[in-house]
Amino acid sequence: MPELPEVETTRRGILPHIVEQRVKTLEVRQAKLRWPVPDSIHQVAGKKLLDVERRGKYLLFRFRNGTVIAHLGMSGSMRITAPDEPPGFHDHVDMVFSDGRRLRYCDPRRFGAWLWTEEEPTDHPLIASLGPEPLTEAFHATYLHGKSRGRKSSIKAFIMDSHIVVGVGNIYANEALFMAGIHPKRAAGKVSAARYEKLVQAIKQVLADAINMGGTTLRDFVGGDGKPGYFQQTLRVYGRANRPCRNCQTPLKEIRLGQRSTVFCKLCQT
DNA sequence: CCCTGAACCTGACCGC
DNA sequence: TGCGGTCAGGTTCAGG
Repeated sequence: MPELPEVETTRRGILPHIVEQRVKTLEVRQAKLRWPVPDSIHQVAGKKLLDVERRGKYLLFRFRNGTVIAHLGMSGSMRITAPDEPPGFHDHVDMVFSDGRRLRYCDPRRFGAWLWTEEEPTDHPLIASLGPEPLTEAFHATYLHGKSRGRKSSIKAFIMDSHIVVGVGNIYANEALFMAGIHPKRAAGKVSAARYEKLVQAIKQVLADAINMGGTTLRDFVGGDGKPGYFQQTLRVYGRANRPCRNCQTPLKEIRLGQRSTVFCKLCQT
């Protein structure tokens, strides 16, 4: 259920339980994920987990001589389980630590991934071509405006392209465009520098707020149900088709853009 | 290089 | 109750 805030929430939730712990084994009950889980991944056995990092929506489990690159896809989640808790039908992978605790990966749709690389993850093909992190200073209006020149695709598809900027999924693309007052179908190349300024601020704010909210649901994350945090926050447009715009009361419109549900206010967004 | 649509999968929900 | 269609938080890949 991951947008970037969920992935970051997951990272923060699992990290303190497993960092510095030694991996006993990796149990793969279902290897058919986005890509087949490679046999080489079993090299983690016996290694100490040094850190869990995040790049975009990828989670990077760092070991001395390699990295597990994991992705939650559309429906993936991770939690820490007790040694004796039996896996459910969609619990495809366990990273088992020497103290018996397990990092358990559940992913009904299997769009996620578990990969192993011995190169620096920044050099891995999936990671190397990614755009900047939205919550860093590397992501700013000048950058986005520059990248957009000459682009005819919609602004929504543009900001959801991980090669432009990582971590802006469908929900937050809708939200950020509403906050910035930009019509989702507008050509990316025709958005002014001033509006990119607003858009960048909106993206940063909506993601940062969601991470903070995720943090509140995170408190019982380990033992809890792993319910996504963003349904508990007040979304401005996503999931609110035909309901009144929070600015002007006009019923929000829903269209399909790149096979994705797109909700906006036809008066407030131009 | 840029853009669009298909593909990967399961489960929930809706209307008949 | 069952069946078919639609939709869901992502991302790569093929093809124009």
